[in-house]
Amino acid sequence: MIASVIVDVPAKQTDRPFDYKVPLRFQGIIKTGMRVVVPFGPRKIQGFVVDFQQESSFDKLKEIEEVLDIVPVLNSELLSLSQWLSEETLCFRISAMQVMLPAAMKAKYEKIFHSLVSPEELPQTVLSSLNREGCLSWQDAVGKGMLKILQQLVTDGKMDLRYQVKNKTNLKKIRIITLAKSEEESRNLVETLSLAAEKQKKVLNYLLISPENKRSVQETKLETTVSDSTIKTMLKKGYLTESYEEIYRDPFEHRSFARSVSFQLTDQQRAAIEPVLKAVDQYDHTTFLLHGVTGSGKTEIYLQTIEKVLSQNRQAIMLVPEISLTPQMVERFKGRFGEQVAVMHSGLSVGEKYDEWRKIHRKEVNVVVGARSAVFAPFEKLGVLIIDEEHESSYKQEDAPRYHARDVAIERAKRHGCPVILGSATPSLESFARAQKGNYQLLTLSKRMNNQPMPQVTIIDMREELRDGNRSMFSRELLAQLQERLDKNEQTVLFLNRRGHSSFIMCRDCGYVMQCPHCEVSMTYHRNAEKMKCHYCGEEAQVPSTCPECQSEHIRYFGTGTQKVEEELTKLVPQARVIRMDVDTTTRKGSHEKLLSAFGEGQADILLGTQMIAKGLDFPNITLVGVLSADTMLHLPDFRSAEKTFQLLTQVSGRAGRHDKEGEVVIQTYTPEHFSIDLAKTQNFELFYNQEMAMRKIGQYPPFYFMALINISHENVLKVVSVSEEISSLLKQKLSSQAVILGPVASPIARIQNRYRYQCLIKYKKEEGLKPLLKAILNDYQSAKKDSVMIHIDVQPYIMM
DNA sequence: AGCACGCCGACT
DNA sequence: GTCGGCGTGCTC
Repeated sequence: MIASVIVDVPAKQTDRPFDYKVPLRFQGIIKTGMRVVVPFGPRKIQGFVVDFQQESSFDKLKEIEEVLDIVPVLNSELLSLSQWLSEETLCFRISAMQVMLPAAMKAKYEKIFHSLVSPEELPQTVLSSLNREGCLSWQDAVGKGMLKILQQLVTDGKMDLRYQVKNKTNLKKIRIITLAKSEEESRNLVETLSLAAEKQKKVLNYLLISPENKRSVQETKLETTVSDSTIKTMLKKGYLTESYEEIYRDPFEHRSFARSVSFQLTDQQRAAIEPVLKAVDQYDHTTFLLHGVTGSGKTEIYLQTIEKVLSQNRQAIMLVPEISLTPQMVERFKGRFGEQVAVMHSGLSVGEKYDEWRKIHRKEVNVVVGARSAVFAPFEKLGVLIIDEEHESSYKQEDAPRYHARDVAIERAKRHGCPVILGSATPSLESFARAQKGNYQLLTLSKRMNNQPMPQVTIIDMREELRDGNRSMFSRELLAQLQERLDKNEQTVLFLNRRGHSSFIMCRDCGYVMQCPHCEVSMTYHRNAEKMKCHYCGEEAQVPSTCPECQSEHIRYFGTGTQKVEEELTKLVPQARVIRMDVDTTTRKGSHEKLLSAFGEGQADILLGTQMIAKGLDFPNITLVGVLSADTMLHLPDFRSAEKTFQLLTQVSGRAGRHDKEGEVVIQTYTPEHFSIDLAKTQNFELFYNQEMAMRKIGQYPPFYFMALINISHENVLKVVSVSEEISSLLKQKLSSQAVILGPVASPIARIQNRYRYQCLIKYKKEEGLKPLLKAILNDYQSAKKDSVMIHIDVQPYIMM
C-alpha cells in the first residue's frame, strides 16, 4: 500500500503529494487526514496523508517512519476544504492544512548529534557536552561553538546527525496517586503503621475516602498538609502508585456562568428567525444577512438557532471579531449552553487553544465561539455557521492563506447543508449588495428590543468651536453633557478614533520621525522597554534625546493620544474617575477584561479608549458616548474609509442607552458635511448604502468589481520595478478589456526588511482566465532561484498594503 | 524550506 | 593543486 503525503515544506516545488510505502505495521492504522513523519531528503519532516494508492509512478519509494495520530486530525471534509482553500487563495496546500489546526500541532524540528563510538574515542570537550544517551542537540552545539569539532567527528564516522520531528505532547498532565493495595489492606496499614508515621496515615485515610481511591498530588498535599517527601516515601514503600492524567487547561477556571434560558422573541425577531430555522430543518445552505440595528437582539436569534441545531444533534460555529474583547458574549454562550461550548480566540495560550480544539475533535462540545480560525472547527454535522459583526475586517487573514472567514463559512455550509447567518448593524457593502441581488436572504430587525429609542446623536462642528475660541479637545456641548452624567452618577464612554494604534517620536522643530533603517515605516515607542521598535522587522533602537536631524531637544513622544485626553480630562473634570484603555494599559493578558469589568462594576465614571472599546460593550449605566474626532479615519487612502467611518460611528453610538436609560451620543468632527458622518447621526444604513454604492460605482470598486492585489518585492529596486512592469503588461495582454489594471506603483509601505515593494491591483468583473494566469505568474516568478523576486497575491484584499 | 552538488576565485 | 563561496536543482 502506498500513501500520498503532503509534506511540511511550504514551497512551490514541494506543493504536491509525495508517495511513501506504508510499512506493514501501520497498515490498517494509517488513515487519510493523519499526520505522519516521513524521510524527506536527508531530514525527517511532518506530513499529512491525503490519499492511498496501489502503486506509484515513482520507483524508489521510502517508507513512512511514524504515525502521529490515533484519529485523523483532518476529516475528509476538511481535507477537501484545504484543497479548495489553496486553489481559492492561491496558497500552498500545506499552509491551508496548517491553518485548520491549532498552532500547537505544527511540527517543530530538531537536529541531534548521536555518538556512534565508545566514550574514550571522543575528545573531552565533546564528551562533557553529551547527555546520558550520548546525544547533543544542534542548538546546544551552536551555543557552545562546537559545530566545527562535531562536523569533523561526523566525517570521521564517530558521530552522526539525525533529524527528528519534535513530538511534543502538549497535553497538560497532573500527577495522580492511588492506593496500591486494596481498601482492606490499606485500612489495616493505617492501624499497623507506627505512631511516627502520622502523615502517611493521613494520606491513606484521605485516599480511602476519595473516589476510586485516587487523588491528584496537588489536592492531597493541600488537604492533608503533607509534603512531597511523605508521598515519595509511600511510593517507595509501595503503599501508593503514581500515574499521570491528562487534563484540560480551562481558560475560564474559577469563573462560573449563571445559567440562562431563552427569551421570548419579539415579533420582528420571530419573523427573522423563522426562515433560518426552516433552513436548518431542510438542510438548506442559504446565507442569511441579518441586518439588525444595535440593541435589536441579534444574539438571541443566534442563541435560539443554535438551540434548535443542538436539538437535532448537530453542531454550531459562531464567529465573533475578537472574543477577548467581548467577555459578555462568552458569558451568554456559556450561560446558555454550559459545558457544550468551546471558546477559541487569540487571547488564549497555545496550549489552551489546543485543549479547546481537542474538545471539539473528541466531540465533547457542540458549539464553538471563536475568532476567524474557529471557522475550521472539526465538526462533522454542522447545523449552522454564524458570523457576528460580519463587516469586521478581522475576518480576513492578512497572511497566507489569505482567506476570508465568510467565504470559508459559506463553502462549509454548502458541504454540510446548513445555513450561514451573517449578522451586523452595519453590513459590509459587499454583503448588503449580495442580499439586494438575492444571493443572500435579507432579514431585518429595525427596532431595538423593549422598543427603546435609538440614542440621540449630536454632531459638533469643531471648526466652529475653534472659531469661538475653544481650543480644547472637548466641545462645550460634550463637556456639559459629561458634567451632567457625573452629577447623575451615570457612565460615559469616550472614544478616540486615531489613525493607527501605536505611539511614535517626533521632533517638533523639524518634524523628524524616527524611521526603521530596513523598512519604510516609523518606529514605535515602547514604553515598558524604553526603546524604539519596528513592527515589521523587529529592529530596536535607543530612544533619542535630541533630534538626529537638527539636534533640537524638542523631540517628543506622541502617544495614542489617550494620555493627552486623560490629562485634559483631569483638568476639566478633576472629580471624574477615568479608566484608560489603549495599547499601554492592555498589553498584559486579561487586562482588557479586568478594565472592562471594573468599568462595568461602576468603579469609574469615564471609559476612555481607542478602536478597541467600540465593540461588545454593554453596560446599563452608559448613557453618553463621545467621539472626540470622527474624521481621522476618513482621510486614509482606502476606498473603504467612508464605510469604516460609518460603521465605527454606528457601533460606538450603539453603546449608549442599551437598557432602560436613554442614551445620547456626541460626535465631534471637522467635516460634519461628509455623508458618512452626517448619516451616522440618524444611523440610516440604507441611505448610507445608496450613497456609498454610487461612489463605488464611479470609482470601480467592490462590490461592483472584484479585486486581486499582486505584491512584488526584492532588495533591488530596479529589479522590482522591471518585474512589476513585466507582470503588469502580461496582465494587460492576457486579461479582457473589461479588467482594470492599476500600477505598478510602490506599495504604501514601500520597503520592509530591506525589500522594496511594488504592487499591481486588478479590478475585474468576470475573468475566467484570471486564476490560472495568477497561478502561472506565481510559478514563473516564485521559483527557487536565488535572485528571484518574492510575489504575494491577495484575492479580494482588505488592506491595500 | 533545507541540503547537496558542482562550478569558479583566492589561498597554503 | 584545494578550500570555500554561492547558484541550481531535488526531495517520494
